[in-house]
Amino acid sequence: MASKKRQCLLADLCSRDDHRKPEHSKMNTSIDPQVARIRASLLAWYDAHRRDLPWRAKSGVRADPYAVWLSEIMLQQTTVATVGPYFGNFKAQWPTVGAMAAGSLDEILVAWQGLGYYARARNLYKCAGVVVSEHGGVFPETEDELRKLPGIGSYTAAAIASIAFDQPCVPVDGNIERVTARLYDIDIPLPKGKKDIHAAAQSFISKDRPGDFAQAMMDLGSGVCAPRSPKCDICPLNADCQAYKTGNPARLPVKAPKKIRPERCCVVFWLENADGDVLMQKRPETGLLGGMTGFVSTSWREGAWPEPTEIETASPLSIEWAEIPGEAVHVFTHFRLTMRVLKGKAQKGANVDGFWVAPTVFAEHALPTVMKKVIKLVGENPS
DNA sequence: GAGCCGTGGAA
DNA sequence: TTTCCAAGGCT
Repeated sequence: MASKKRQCLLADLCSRDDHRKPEHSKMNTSIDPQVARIRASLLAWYDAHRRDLPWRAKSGVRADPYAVWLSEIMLQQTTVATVGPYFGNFKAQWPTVGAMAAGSLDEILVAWQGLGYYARARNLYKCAGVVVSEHGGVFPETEDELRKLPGIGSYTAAAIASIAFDQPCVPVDGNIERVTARLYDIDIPLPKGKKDIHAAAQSFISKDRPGDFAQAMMDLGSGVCAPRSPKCDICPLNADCQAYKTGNPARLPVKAPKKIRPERCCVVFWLENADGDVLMQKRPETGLLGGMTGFVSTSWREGAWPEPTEIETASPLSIEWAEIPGEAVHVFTHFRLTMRVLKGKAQKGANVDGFWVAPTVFAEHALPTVMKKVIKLVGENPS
C-alpha cells in the first residue's frame, strides 16, 4: 500500500508538472500548492540561514561560473571542510579557466594531491582546455551543453546551470536525494529508488531563483535534514514532510547493503642513492591514482603477502633489502591496503627505472596520501 | 548497471 | 575499531 500511495503521488506530480507545459503558459497558475509552499518556505529559510562559502556569491549577486564549476568538481563525494583550502589554492594559482588551461596537468595534479578521485583532476584540466578551445574561454550556460564537458555529469551540469546561470533545473545530489526521499516518504532502496526520487525532485523546477533553491536544498540537507540525526523540529519543511508525519525520516533514503571491503597486501621498495634521493615512478595515466607519483612496489595482492619470488621480481635492484618494522595501512573505496616497506641503498650509477627525488622536494610531486603514509612509516624508523 | 575510483571526519 | 558517508562521473 505504500507503493500505491507512491504511484498516486508520482502520477500526480507528473500531471501537474508546470515545467512540462509550453513556454507560453502563464507562470504560477497551475503549480501544486504544496510545491509552492515548499519553495517559499525553503527560500525564506535560505535567506536567513544560508552558509557563507568561499565559492558562493553574496546574496543577490551572480556567481562566477568558473568558481562554481571548480567547486562543484571538488565537492563531488568530498566534504565542504575538505574542499575549502584546495579551492582557495586553485583560485589563487589559476584565477580563470584560461589560466588553468594554460597550465600543465602535472601542476594540477600536484595541487590536487590528497583530495582523492584523481580522475576529477585529469578531467578538470581537460575541461578547461575544451572551454577555451571550443567555447572561447566562456562556460556554456545550458544544462545540455555543460553535460558534454569532461567530468561534468548530470548532477554537475544541473548544478552549474542553476547556480551560475539561474537556469530552471534541479541538481539532484545526495542532499536533495535525501530531502526529497523524506518529503515524499520514498523508501525504495537506492540505487533502484533513484528513479522515483529524481522524478519527484523534478517537480521543484521553477524559473524563480533556481540557483538559490538548489543551494538551499543542499544547505538544508547538510545542516537540518542530515543523514543521521535530522533536526525536524527546526526544519522549515516539516509541515509538508511525509516522512516526518508518518514516522521515521532518519531511515530514509534506504540504501542497498554494502559489500565487504577486500584486503590487499604489497611490499614497497624504498631505494636511496648515494645522495639520499629516493626512487619514484609516475603511475599510468588511467586507473587507480592515475598520473600520480609513487614508489616502486609489488602488485597489490588480494588476501596474502607476495611470495619471495614475486618480491624479487618486482624489486628495482638486486641488492640487499632491509625490512622496516611496522606496516602502513590505507583504505581505498573498494579495498584496504596493508604495506610493508623494504629499504635499500643503490650503488652510484645503478640503472633503475624511475627518477630520483630528494626528500626535501617530495612536496613538488603529485603524491597521493597512500604514498605519504609510506614516507611517514620510513620517517618513523630512521636507520 | 554494477564496479571502479580517495580521503578524512564523525558517530 | 568499525562503519558510514560527502555538492558523482566514467566505463
